Amino acid sequence: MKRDLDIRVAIIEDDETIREGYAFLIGNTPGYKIAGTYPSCEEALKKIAHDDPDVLLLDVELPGISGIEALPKLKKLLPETHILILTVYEQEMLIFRALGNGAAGYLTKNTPPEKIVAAIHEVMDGGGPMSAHIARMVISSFKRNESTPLTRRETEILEQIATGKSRKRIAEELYIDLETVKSHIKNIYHKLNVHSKADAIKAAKDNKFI
Amino acid sequence: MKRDLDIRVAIIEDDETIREGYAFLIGNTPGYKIAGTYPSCEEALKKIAHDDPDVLLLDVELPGISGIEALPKLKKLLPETHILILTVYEQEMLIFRALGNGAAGYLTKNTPPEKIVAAIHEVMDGGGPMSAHIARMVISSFKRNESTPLTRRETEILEQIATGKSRKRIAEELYIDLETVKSHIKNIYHKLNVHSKADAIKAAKDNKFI
DNA sequence: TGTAAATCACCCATTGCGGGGTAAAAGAAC
DNA sequence: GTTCTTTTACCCCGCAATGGGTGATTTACA
Repeated sequence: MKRDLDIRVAIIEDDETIREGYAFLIGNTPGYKIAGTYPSCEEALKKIAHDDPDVLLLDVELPGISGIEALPKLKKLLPETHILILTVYEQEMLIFRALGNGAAGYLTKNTPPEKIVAAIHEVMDGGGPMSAHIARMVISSFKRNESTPLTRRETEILEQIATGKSRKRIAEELYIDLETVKSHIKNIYHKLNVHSKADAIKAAKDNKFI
Repeated sequence: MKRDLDIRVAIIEDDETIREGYAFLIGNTPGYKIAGTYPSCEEALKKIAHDDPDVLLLDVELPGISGIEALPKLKKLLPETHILILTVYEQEMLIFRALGNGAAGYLTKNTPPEKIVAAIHEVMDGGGPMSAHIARMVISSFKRNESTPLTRRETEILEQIATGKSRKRIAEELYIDLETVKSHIKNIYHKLNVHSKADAIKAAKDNKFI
């Protein structure tokens, strides 16, 4: 083994007080060491590949390139590094964009220091640390709407339509007649008050019917 | 206020030792009380509405009706109850089906007792408790594949196709010519080695290109 | 014994889809 | 400053899919 066993942590955060606070906290915790701290993504992109952290704490609201925008570039520079988002923002859009771009966890800034250290350990251990409220939002995004107006079969067919399959193919795969599929689709359109595939899919997704 | 402030917890679990173990643990923790314990979903569906728990610990592998199958019915009986899945299984399919059916959290059975109690508190507090490995899988499900063969525009157009929109409508919304959209689609099909909308969408979703 | 769900039928006109080839213009990278 | 990629646009062709109208039968559940 070429290097010691400490977990190497880097921080990108524009507020110096916060940045140095975290660095002090983590640097003084046994088993952890600071690999680098940067006030901006521009700075980080220049030096971070050399500093080679195991875990990166990333703020999303930064001057210049935002943390979210920099995520793909950082992931490319550091494919093995676990990136933890650390922010005050809890908008769905930001969360899902961050997770879609490779973030391994999402913490809000009111997280107590010991939980941040625990989250770093957790992500190294194959976990996906999230603040409570974030986790709830993530879980909610999976939840279907139980009061759908669509029947079982209608829901099933609309799901198939949403995969891009033609009515003919859907009929074959469900072992029913093409005319039956057409009937179901007409009923779906009436119930959702739409007149096209695209509008039906949108209405159903917006309402979590599919 | 009609009832005391203790958090009312119910448990559905077929193994008596485990069930009584959890009940003992939770019942003896200040602030918590056991509202009911049931060895099967059939039993629970009969009595649980009367017991009216705040949180329900639900096993997925049960004799008779499985926990997952019973989820929609339980949710209907107890719309306000937070349901926590407690299981040894970590298959993606089970996890996403449970969350889609209204589970508010997902714990594995190797979770230490004090963490189970913490999870009950967390879910009452608006959180979404998950075991570390589960959380990682949930987060991974959002992650895009960064090594896509598709260009930015191609990805954008394939996403639009996946919403069910016609080529004409896509062209209008992106302010480009219909012929341009057709060109992009041809390129997408070549790159993904497919010959239809449905196959392109499937290939792209399977590989997390969209 | 009704009511809802799922099934199948035949009508119509319009639009969309997949595949062939070609190529100019704008950006990014070296 | 030239090369490579990306994005844009145009022509051809024929088959398949879509949206909508109306009506009828069977199955299942309460």
